[in-house]
Formats: sequence, C-alpha cells, structure tokens
Amino acid sequence: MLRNDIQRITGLTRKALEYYEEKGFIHPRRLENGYREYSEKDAEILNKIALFKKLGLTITEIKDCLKTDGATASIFLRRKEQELESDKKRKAVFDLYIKGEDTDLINEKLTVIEAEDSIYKRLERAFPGYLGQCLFAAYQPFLQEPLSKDGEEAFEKYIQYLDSLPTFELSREEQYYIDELSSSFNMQTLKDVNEAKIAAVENYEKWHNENKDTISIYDRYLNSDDYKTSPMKNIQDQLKTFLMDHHYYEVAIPLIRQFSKSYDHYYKKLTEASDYYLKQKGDAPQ
DNA sequence: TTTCTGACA
DNA sequence: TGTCAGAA
Repeated sequence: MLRNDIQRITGLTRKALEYYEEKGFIHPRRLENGYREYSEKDAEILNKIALFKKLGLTITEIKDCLKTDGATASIFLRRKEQELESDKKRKAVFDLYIKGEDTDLINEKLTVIEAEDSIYKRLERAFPGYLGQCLFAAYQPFLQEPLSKDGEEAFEKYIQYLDSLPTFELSREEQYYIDELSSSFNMQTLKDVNEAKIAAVENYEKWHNENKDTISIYDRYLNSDDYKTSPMKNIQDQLKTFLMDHHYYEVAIPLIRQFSKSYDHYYKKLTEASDYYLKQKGDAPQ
C-alpha cells in the first residue's frame, strides 16, 4: 500500500506517518523510486494508533498499549480517569475563584489537588500499572485534607521516600496476569471498593457480625492450596517483601499518619479491627 | 517537551 | 522525497 491509501484508511497525515515511522512504530519498505510501501501489518498498527489517539492517549502510552496487545489499555483508561477527576476538581476551584472566593482558600484547595496528583504520579512510577493505581485508590480518600505546618514536612518526606524507592518489578508473566485480571476494573471501581473497606473498618464489629459467613469462606480460601499456589498469592508476597525491604511500614506509614489525620484515624481503627478479628478467630492478638 | 504542520527544494 | 523552522 502506498502513502495515499494509508492516509485514506487511517485518516492520518503524511507528516504523522513519517513521525510514527521515525518513532519505530512501523517499518515500510522502500520502492525503487524511494516511495514507501506499507504492509498490512503497518496498516493494522496505524489504525490502532489512530484509534488510541482519538481516545486521548499519548504516543508513549500508545507504544505500551501496542506492546501488550491491549491488555494494558485499562491501565491508561484508569490514568485518564484520574486525570479527568483532577481536572474536574481544578474546574471546581476555578468556579470558586470566579465567585470571588478568598485567595488563601483557593490556594489551599489547589495545594490539595497538586498533592494528590503528585502522589499518584509517584505511586505509578514505583508500582507500575494496576498495583500503583490500587495503592493510590487506597490512599486517595485520606489526601483530601489541607496540610498542617508539620504535616507539610511529613508530606515532603513521604514524597522524597517515594522518589527514593526503586521500581517494583514483576516478571513478564506476572505483569500480564495482573493486567489481564484487572482489565475490567476502572478507577471508580477501585475507589468504590476502598470506600467500602474504609466503611467496614470504621464499624468493624458490626461489619464482622454481618459478614461472618463470607469471612469464614474467605478464610478457608486463604488457607487452601488453591490460593497458596496461585500467582496472586505469589505477587502479594513479593509486594510485601518489597515493602518490608524498603522499610515502608516503619518509614512511609508513620509519615502518612503524620500528614493525614483521617489516615491516622483509619490506621488506628484498622489495628483494632485486626486485633478483633484475631480474637474472634480464637488466636491471641499479636 | 511532544507531536506534529507547512514551506520549500 | 527529505529537511527545517515553528506552532500548540
């Protein structure tokens, strides 16, 4: 196929085609007169590029999407969702500004949004794909409050801590497994699941009593060989080891508790809930 | 910086 | 066709 055919099929321009070629997406062979001859494969890739572009993905994101044949597309969907949420919040602040709201309040609100963005970026960097987004969804509800003076310091330290973390890497198979597993979850789902979890921890006694049956079924599953040999368990163990190796529980968690009152409250409740759970099971609390 | 566009040879 | 300056 010649350039004109491709342009007609994909709707991309000549310059765009050259650009994607330079970036190594396609490798059209050259005819004697120097014209490009595009293969079916090239056309297929360019069609996908055109589609992803319409969905608002950047070239880097498109590259990743193509590499894994769409399994990672949901990662970018969730990222876009988060970006849109952020924009929505900025718009709300803009409205406040137009209404003549106090500048200090405006700045405070913007700082909260920036803090959220900055944690999202760093979690995604340290924990690529689904895991980072999951971690973020877990923390996001606690990032909505303005920082106090010493909270600011703790926040900075937490950011530095995240920057110093190496990337948590899974094998290709594990990555694929988790991408596939999570491909139907959007950001809202993750957030909803977390809110349910927070609510359960807040009223752990009530929740525990109301869900006794489910809990015992889940307990049995956790003790089954099915679970113990599953890739999920393996990945969870790796993550746990990674976090322990990098002193996440000793360094990062206390920092978060310092800059987020609501997280601190949640943390205490979680500890109580876990003691309660162990007591109910008949074991001594650890 | 990224992702092209338009002019020109 | 490729190159280059530059726009958004």
